[in-house]
Amino acid sequence: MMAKQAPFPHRPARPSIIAGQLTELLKTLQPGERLPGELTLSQQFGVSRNTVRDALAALQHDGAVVRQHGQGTFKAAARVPLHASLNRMLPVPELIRQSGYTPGVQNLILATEPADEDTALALGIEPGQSTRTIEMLYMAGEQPAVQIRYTLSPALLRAVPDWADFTPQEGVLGFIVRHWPGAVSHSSTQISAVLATQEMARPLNVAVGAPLLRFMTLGIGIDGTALYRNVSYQSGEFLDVHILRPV
Amino acid sequence: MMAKQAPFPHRPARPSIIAGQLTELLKTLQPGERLPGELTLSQQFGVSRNTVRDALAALQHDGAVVRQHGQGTFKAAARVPLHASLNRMLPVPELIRQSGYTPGVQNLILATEPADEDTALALGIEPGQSTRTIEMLYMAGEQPAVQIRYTLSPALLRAVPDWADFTPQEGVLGFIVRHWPGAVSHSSTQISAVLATQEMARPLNVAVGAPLLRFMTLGIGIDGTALYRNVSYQSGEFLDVHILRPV
DNA sequence: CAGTGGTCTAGACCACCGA
DNA sequence: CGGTGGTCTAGACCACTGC
Repeated sequence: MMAKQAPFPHRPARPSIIAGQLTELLKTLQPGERLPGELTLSQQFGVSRNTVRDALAALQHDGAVVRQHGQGTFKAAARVPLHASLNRMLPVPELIRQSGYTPGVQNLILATEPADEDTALALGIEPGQSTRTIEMLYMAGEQPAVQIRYTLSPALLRAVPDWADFTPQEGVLGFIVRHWPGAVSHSSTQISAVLATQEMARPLNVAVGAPLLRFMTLGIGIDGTALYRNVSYQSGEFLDVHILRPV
Repeated sequence: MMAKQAPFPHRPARPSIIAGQLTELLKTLQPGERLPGELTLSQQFGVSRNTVRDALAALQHDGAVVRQHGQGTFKAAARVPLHASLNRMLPVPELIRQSGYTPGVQNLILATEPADEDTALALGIEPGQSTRTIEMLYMAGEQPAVQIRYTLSPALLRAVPDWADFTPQEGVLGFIVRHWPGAVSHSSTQISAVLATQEMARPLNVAVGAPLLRFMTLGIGIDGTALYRNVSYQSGEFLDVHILRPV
């Protein structure tokens, strides 16, 4: 016991600090090499074993280390390259950045429209209720990467009514998080494949009839209600989208 | 202190037991209704607050409850329906079952082939090394759902040499986990959209040129090496694949 | 057997919320 | 202010591994 806290309040959570330091340590190790034991690490960093374990669990989660019961923790043999990961919600520009491209935007369209039946069902509102739509084309460098169309729920518009200073560069998710921190909980994305129609083909610079990835995402608020829906199309050529998942 | 353990060793981890009991409790609540506080729950279940928190975190993770700092834990307003979720690694038949269909198999082909350059690179082996391939067509009820082709690494074949009692019904992942528990750590899946070629179109019962989802998955072992690779094609019509992800 | 990671506990302090 | 969830600690016991 005697749970003395650190002299300063811990803004960046302790485990993530430790994880950072462990990442540095990992750079000095060969793949397959063993790390010090949890007890040793906890003494070295001056934190409890639980905190070290949290840090190691995070590193294990994204494949940086490998842990085996009676043996130890080892630097992973081959780290899976995580280009654009679907494991966490990320604003689209951030996704493009993680893929190694410079994000850009074209054809931004904002409008206020009544919800059609499909959207209303997804958002849990009445058809015809007024919604804000945002449509844009994200670029990866010079190349069009993602065509995306958001529909914002009335609830979201009530909470964040002023979209005057919205910039596509931070993305819709980024904007919401900045104006209403803690509002978004998670998202549910459905994936499908479609053929490019004329109106998608032009902006995305692909042939009509080319195969496109379609993502239909529902943004869920902390109270469990739908905050927004978006439908995006991409050729997949520029965003190499990955999912990393545990057994 | 005084960390008295339960009278019996805890095979199913305590938090998951608690999570199950909490799920029962949730059924008696209305959406939005508050759960008892963590302290109360920990006393009720006779476990520590940390254990209750682990259970609640799990429920929160799949969207069953919503937690707000100074306020409490609430039953989620609308639970996201999780058909076939890509959040964890699952054998394909299990995925089909979760979508509400009865899984079946057709056209099982096993062969031993030298690795082509592409596969060798993915598996981290030399081109031409001998690999086992498994190719099959999974059915969702009467309808063809997923065409999938596995390539097993030599390392996996050394560890699990006997595939005589492999049944497609349990899936390749299921078979590996049964024969070599703890061997698989996670997987990395890359998603793309393609047009059905003649050879895919026939078994999947779609038109040539129809849009198909293509999943390229690399199975990673606990030591970080690649255990298998698979490429699967599906029309997406029968497997409504979802990803749930946190902010 | 000693050392490792895996699990759980009891308790402390913190930050946040509503009355 | 009291109650809530969020964080971290110190320490116990367990299960697994290799010597």
